Amino acid sequence: MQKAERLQIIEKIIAGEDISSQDSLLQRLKEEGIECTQATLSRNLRQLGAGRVPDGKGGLKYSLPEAMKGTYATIGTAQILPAVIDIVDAKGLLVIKTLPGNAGNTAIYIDGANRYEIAGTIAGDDTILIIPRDGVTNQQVHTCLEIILPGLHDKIKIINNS
Amino acid sequence: MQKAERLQIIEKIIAGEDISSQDSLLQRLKEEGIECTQATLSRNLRQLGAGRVPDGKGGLKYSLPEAMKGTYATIGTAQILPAVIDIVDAKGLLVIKTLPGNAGNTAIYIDGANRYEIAGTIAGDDTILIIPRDGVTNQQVHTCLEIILPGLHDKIKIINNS
DNA sequence: AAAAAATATGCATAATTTTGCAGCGTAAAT
DNA sequence: ATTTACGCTGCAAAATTATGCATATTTTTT
Repeated sequence: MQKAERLQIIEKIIAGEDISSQDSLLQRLKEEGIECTQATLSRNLRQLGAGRVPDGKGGLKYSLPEAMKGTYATIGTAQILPAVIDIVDAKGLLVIKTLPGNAGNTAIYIDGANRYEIAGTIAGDDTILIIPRDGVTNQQVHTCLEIILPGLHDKIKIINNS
Repeated sequence: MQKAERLQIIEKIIAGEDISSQDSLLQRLKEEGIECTQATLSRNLRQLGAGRVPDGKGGLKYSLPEAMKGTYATIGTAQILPAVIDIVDAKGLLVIKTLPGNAGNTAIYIDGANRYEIAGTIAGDDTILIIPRDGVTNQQVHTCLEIILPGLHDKIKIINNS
């Protein structure tokens, strides 16, 4: 199961480069050490919400939905980030501590990102439980959280039990 | 020359409906009285910047770039709209009068829409000259301006020489 | 007004993407 | 331990889109 990793790398590549076809993406992935077929890419790209759009130079390129490109990340981040106190890995799950009363909003925000890596969240008053999808490593969830809330890991101290 | 009209109708259709393929768009255009081939649609869609992206329901649909979808229209409209005083058709061109000092901003805003119908604009202090592309009717430019600045034509009185 | 140039379009075909299906591996249930 | 269920993947075919080329249409030049 390397799907989660593949999705993250695909996301990184098409966010940073102009990829004009699934075949060329296939090539780039090979350079990153990921192998799969073009058919799989077709399915993965749909899952990421990525589409093939004009690149403004007469050609085409793959592009992530606005929601994932930072527009999303910059809208509510300012209110969410300060409420997060710390993140603890526990039993393959992650527990996020927030300021009192902020767990709900923060969880909604995380849910809104619709990340593949996260199976679901449960929020109390100041605590959020993040349940990673099977086969997803904690490291991948951390990467994913950093994507949802840029600056998160720089700002807070991560207590790691593992 | 019905390209300008076709582009506008394509834009209207894919903005309002979920169109999943060029063939079905071809069909819808026929219903609107426009005939062309799939090859032409492929080229026109690229010109509009429209791409085929996941629709969130497991399927695909054509989608306009953010800049054209109203996100754009709603961001700066509030500041631009009030500055427009009137619009006059003259010699196949359009002249927009604004409050003193506002022509520049308004023109930049209009240019930013990158509309096919508009070849270019020239702005003074309180006057903007809009030069329609050849083959585009004044009516089409008005439609286009209404798309860029929703509410424009409701708000101001249009003085029409034609 | 005729010729030349530029733009737009259709046709046929190439290129690319999507999908049905079968096989695999993992996890849950019996 | 065997069976059942479920998600992921590759393969090959089907569907869809992009493009080269020739032609038609419009615009500009002469």
